[in-house]
Amino acid sequence: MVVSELSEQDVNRLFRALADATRRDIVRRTLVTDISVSQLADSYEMSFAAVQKHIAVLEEAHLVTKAARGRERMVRGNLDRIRQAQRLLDHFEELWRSRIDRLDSLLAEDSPATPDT
Amino acid sequence: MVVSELSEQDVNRLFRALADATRRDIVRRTLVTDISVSQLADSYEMSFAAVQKHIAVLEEAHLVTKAARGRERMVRGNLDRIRQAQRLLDHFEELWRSRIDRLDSLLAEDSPATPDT
DNA sequence: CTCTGATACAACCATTTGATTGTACGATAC
DNA sequence: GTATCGTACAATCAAATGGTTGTATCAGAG
Repeated sequence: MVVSELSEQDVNRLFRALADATRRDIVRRTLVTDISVSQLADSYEMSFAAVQKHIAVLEEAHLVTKAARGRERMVRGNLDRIRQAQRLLDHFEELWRSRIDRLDSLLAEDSPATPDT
Repeated sequence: MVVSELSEQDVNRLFRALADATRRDIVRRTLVTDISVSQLADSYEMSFAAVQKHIAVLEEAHLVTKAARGRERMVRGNLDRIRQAQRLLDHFEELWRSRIDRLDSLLAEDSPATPDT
């Protein structure tokens, strides 16, 4: 399994790519079925080039990949990146839990497991 | 339980707020311990006002809350929003699974459970 | 070969973002 | 009361974002 830590830049690009409704919609649709760039472009109330740019942003964030098929480029959603995003959020949850743990140990004893603060 | 659907705008703000390393760090730290605005500001290589703005972005995304304590404002991370973000990502995963399901039924029978497409 | 459909990409523009400095104000210390 | 600490907020600015149109390229149809 490729663990490959994401750089801060990568994480920035990942969340930023998700911070747009059109891009989220593209990800959803391409997770279900491969769709060509022009098919996607037809779906939105903006120019072809604008949709192309959104796809480019998603590609840089590795949320989608493109593969040539004839003269078309088929766009495919990449679930792995979604999962990496989930793992990032999981880490926040763990941090929060540590707060609770420390509170618990404070309540449990008078000299808890806080070594050398 | 408060389900309260997030609007597209809310989701945009949520992911955008997470798309910055300084802001992610603030969320992490304030999930573990309440910290004042000035304490946070001391930690980063930027002006007080810049940190204040980052906190404002996080507040608008409801990723942190502020509470007055004397003349300080204590910042506290809000795990619920993190969890809402996770749920949003879960939904992507479910969509992806539907693709697999459809593939499976295609492989299983010749006239599968695709009713009236 | 020529026409056309699908894509790529450059140039441009308005708006937003991320940072700065400076000013004002409320709460606490003295 | 006065000084000062912590915060808020306005004005400003460079860079990034999100959109546009126009031009070029590339693969397949006729």
